[in-house]
Formats: sequence, structure tokens, C-alpha cells
Amino acid sequence: MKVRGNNNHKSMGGQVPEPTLRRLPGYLSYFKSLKINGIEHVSSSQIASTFNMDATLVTKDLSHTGIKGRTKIGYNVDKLIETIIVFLDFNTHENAFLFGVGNLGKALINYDGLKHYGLKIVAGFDVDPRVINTSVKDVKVYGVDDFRDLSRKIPARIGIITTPDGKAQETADYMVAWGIKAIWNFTPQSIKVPDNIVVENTSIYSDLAVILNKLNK
Amino acid sequence: MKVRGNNNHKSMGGQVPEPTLRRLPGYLSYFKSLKINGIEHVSSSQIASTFNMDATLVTKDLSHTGIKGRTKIGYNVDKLIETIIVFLDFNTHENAFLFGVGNLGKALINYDGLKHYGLKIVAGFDVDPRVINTSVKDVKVYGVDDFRDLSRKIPARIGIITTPDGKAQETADYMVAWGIKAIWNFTPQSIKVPDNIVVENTSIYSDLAVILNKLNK
DNA sequence: CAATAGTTGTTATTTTATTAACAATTCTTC
DNA sequence: GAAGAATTGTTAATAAAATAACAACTATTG
Ligand SMILES: NC(=O)c1ccc[n+]([C@@H]2O[C@H](COP(=O)([O-])OP(=O)(O)OC[C@H]3O[C@@H](n4cnc5c(N)ncnc54)[C@H](O)[C@@H]3O)[C@@H](O)[C@H]2O)c1
Ligand SMILES: NC(=O)c1ccc[n+]([C@@H]2O[C@H](COP(=O)([O-])OP(=O)(O)OC[C@H]3O[C@@H](n4cnc5c(N)ncnc54)[C@H](O)[C@@H]3O)[C@@H](O)[C@H]2O)c1
Repeated sequence: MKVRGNNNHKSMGGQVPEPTLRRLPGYLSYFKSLKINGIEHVSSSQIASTFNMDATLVTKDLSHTGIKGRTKIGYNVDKLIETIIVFLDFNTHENAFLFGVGNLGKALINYDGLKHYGLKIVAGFDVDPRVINTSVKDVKVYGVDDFRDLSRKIPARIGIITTPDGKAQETADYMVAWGIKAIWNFTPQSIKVPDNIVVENTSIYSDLAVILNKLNK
Repeated sequence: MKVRGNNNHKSMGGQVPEPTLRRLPGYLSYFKSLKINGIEHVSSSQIASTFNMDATLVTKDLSHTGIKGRTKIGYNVDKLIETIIVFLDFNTHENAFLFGVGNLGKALINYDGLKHYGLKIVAGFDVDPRVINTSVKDVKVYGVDDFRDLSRKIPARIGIITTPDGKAQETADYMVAWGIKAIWNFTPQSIKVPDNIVVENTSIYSDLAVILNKLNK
């Protein structure tokens, strides 16, 4: 019986490398600040120096988006912003449901930034009667039982999990059962879902581990 | 004049690969849940299946921590937990100051989890008079001007930035000036600091970019 | 208007990370 | 107590990412 080498966890869908995908939003934020400061062009070496990385890598990353720079001039900032936004689908308003309207859940709902990056949280769900039927900003909070009905009325492909750690799996199962296609899991708990469901785990502990490691040599 | 290939941003300090470091906290969380369920041993293939990855990689990751498994039995869960916690310095209580006690800053202070993972937020700083002199949980919020004095009284090497995007650089400069050794930046804005300062950027937009990319094929 | 230097964009090389192969170990069963 | 199966741990091969090398282009300067 084979035990190893049998798992294909590489998505292999698009051809753009994930590291590139992860760097692009950082560039975008930088380009936006350049625009605010009235700067019209930027070169790969300037970008590289800002992010403390190699200029060739910047060039390669940007080439994936299809943008063209001009020799001796660099890239046009407006064009960069527009191109990256479209490339990353940050222009499409993707609806999302959020489960667990606690500390982090509220922060995310209150967070204005997300809507500029393609995501709109359309409803919150919780089990705590003190939270149910309240509103955070203009987002209403429902009991989890209302999810079934609501997921029919409001189409949303993304589900955000900010419940307590132990509730991550059951929440994921519930989301999948009612049609969610991608799960954004802020819990440190690993979740199991069918292969066709997209899962992204955002774990601040990984970042913390890196910080502590570097700090302690 | 050389333009490319001149940046060394690889820390090169420890010999444990960063991807490994980033996976270990996830394993740890899983092992803790196993312990709660009374499970005493776990094999690399079980772990691998939980995280949808290759079992060899798990073995390699764990070998970095120095833990030994037993053939035909697997790894001892208690030992795994203890070893990883020590390995990642999650047992040392590292003090941290947090700048920007808004939505996210409050969520982080309120978050119980961090203290089990080596981090203790000892004070918050803000510019908003409505927030200054309040407390979040048992953590007091001071005006940013009090930072100088407080950083002498309470030793802390880590600074957390949860200010608005535009204030990230000035906050970082201020932190560095008063002795902070590592900066955890939750802002999408890139910051520049001296080479000897550790910087970790936590950007949820990178995760979002990956989700949207996978979702749209 | 020729020379220069900054710059893009592509291809080649090197480094790093992941996966595969396999030898060694040891529990379990007959 | 021998045989078989599950498992670790190491070494080898492959794949992926980052870096280097370089050719082509074009604003600027003398
Ligand atoms: N607070 C942070 O800054 C932070 C940072 C990173 C990760 N996290 C993670 O995010 C998660 C939430 O953390 P938090 O601090 O917001 O916790 P919290 O306790 O403040 O919020 C959890 C919320 O989930 C609700 N809930 C419980 N069971 C539920 C269920 N089955 N369905 C829907 N809602 C349910 C609770 O009523 C509560 O409102 C945790 O897993 C934590 O590890 C938090
Ligand atoms: N809210 C979220 O869920 C979330 C998620 C990811 C990233 N972020 C990022 O975190 C940052 C903060 O977001 P937020 O939603 O908490 O914003 P917020 O406006 O709620 O909080 C910002 C706080 O910083 C304070 N502040 C302003 N200038 C300051 C200064 N110079 N020094 C110290 N404090 C200062 C403000 O008074 C305010 O209290 C932003 O950069 C945002 O992009 C937020």
C-alpha cells in the first residue's frame, strides 16, 4: 500500500506562481501611495528597493499581469494600478458571508479596506443571542439557522470563518452544504472540505513564529 | 553601476526553512486538538492527510525540531506539543507594544490566543483622545508621546502596527528610535527600517488575492 | 547625432523546497 | 520466534522559485 506521494495539493489551475500572486497586493498598495504623491512613473529597481528584493523578480511579477513598461522611463503608475486591480479581480465585488461576529469578525466587517479589494461582506452569522439581530456597520447579524434561507436570497461564493477554533470544522461543513465555494479560515484549526472547495488559511501564528525565530537569531 | 542582484534579503540566520517554520504552528494546533480528544500518538501520514500534503514533508518538518518518532507507532502527541512550543519560543513571554488601538488593534488585544503562543501585548498607544487612558481588557492605552518613557520602564522588543495605512512608516520610525527590535506590520503599506530590525508584514490582501484567483479558475 | 547610462524583458543558472525512493526499525500476528 | 506490515528517517531526484546574465531599447547629454 502506498503511503507517500499520493496527495496533489498543488492547485495547478492558473499559471501564475502563488508567490507572485501574494506580492502583487503589496505592490498595488505602494503604487496607490505613489499616485497620491503625484508620481507618474516608477522603475522596477525603485519598487525592488522599497520591498527589499531583487529587481528582476519585480519585473517578472509585473510581466505576469501583462503590463508593459517603457525603457528608461519605467512603468506608468496609473496603468499599474488599473492593471493589477483587474488582474487580481479586485474590481469585481464578490459577496461573502462571515460566521462568528466576535472580536475579529467585527473588525473585518468594520474594515473599509476590503471593499477596495474585491470583497463585500453581506451578512454575519452567530450563535450568541446578544449578537443576533444587531448590526455591525450596515451589515446585519443573523442566527446561523437563517443561513440556509439567506444563501438563496443573496448569492455569495465566499465564506469567512472567525468562530472560536473548535467550531471551524462544523462551520465549514455547514457552509459547504449550502453552496459556499471558497472558505477563508482565520482559525488556526485545519479544516477538511471536498477537493473542489477553495480553502485559504490565514494564521497569524505562522507570522509570529517567523518573527520570534528571527528575533532569537 | 549594478542595478540588480545586489539585495540580500534572505536572513540566512537559522537553518530551518521558513516554509517549515510557517507550517509548525498549524501542526501544533492540530496536536493540541488531538490531545483534547485523548489521542496519544499520531503518524506522519495522518498529519499529512489532515493538512492535505505529502507525508515526507511532515517528517522533514518535524525532524527540524529534533523530535523522534517511533517506527510503527508514530509520534507522541504530548512530546510533539512540548517540543514545538519550545522550538518556536512559544513558551517565552515576549512583550509587545501595539500602536493604533482601532478595530484590529482592539481585536488583537482582546485575543486570548496570543499569550499561548509566546506574545504578551503590554500596552497600547494611540493619538485619539477618546481612546487614550482607556483600557482594553487589562491593557492600558497611552498617548504615543508616552511611548518613550514606557519603553524604558517595560522592556519590549516587539512593536505591532495597526494604525491607518498612511501612518505605518512614521510609527515604524518612532518604534525603531526607541529600541523596538521587531515590527509586526498589519498595514498593507511597506515600511523601511534599518537592516538589523526584523519586519514581518501580515497582509490579508495576499490571502484574498489567492482566494479570488483560485475561485475564478 | 553619437555616446552613454538607465531600463525592460527574456533566457540561463543557481538555489531552495518538495516529492520520491529506499533502507532500517519494530510492533503485531500466526 | 519468524513473517509481514506500518512507519521513521535519510538520501536522491524533481520541481519551483529566485537570481544572474545579457540583449534590445530609448531618453538624455555633450
Ligand atoms: N481576535 C483576533 O485578533 C484574532 C486574530 C487571529 C485569529 N483569530 C481567530 O479568530 C477566531 C475568533 O477569534 P475572536 O477573538 O474573534 O473570538 P470571539 O470569541 O471574540 O468571537 C467568536 C464569535 O463566534 C461566535 N460563535 C461561536 N460558535 C459559533 C458557531 N458555531 N457559528 C457561528 N458563530 C459562532 C461567538 O458567539 C462569538 O461571537 C478564533 O479562532 C481566533 O483564533 C482571532
Ligand atoms: N480591521 C481589520 O479587520 C483589518 C484587517 C487587516 C488589516 N487591517 C489594517 O490594520 C490597520 C488598522 O485598521 P483598523 O480597521 O483597525 O483601523 P481603525 O481606524 O479602526 O484604527 C486605527 C487606529 O489607529 C489610531 N492612530 C491613528 N494614527 C496613529 C498614530 N500615528 N499612532 C498611533 N495610533 C494612531 C487611530 O486613532 C485608530 O484608533 C489598517 O492599516 C488596515 O489596513 C485591518
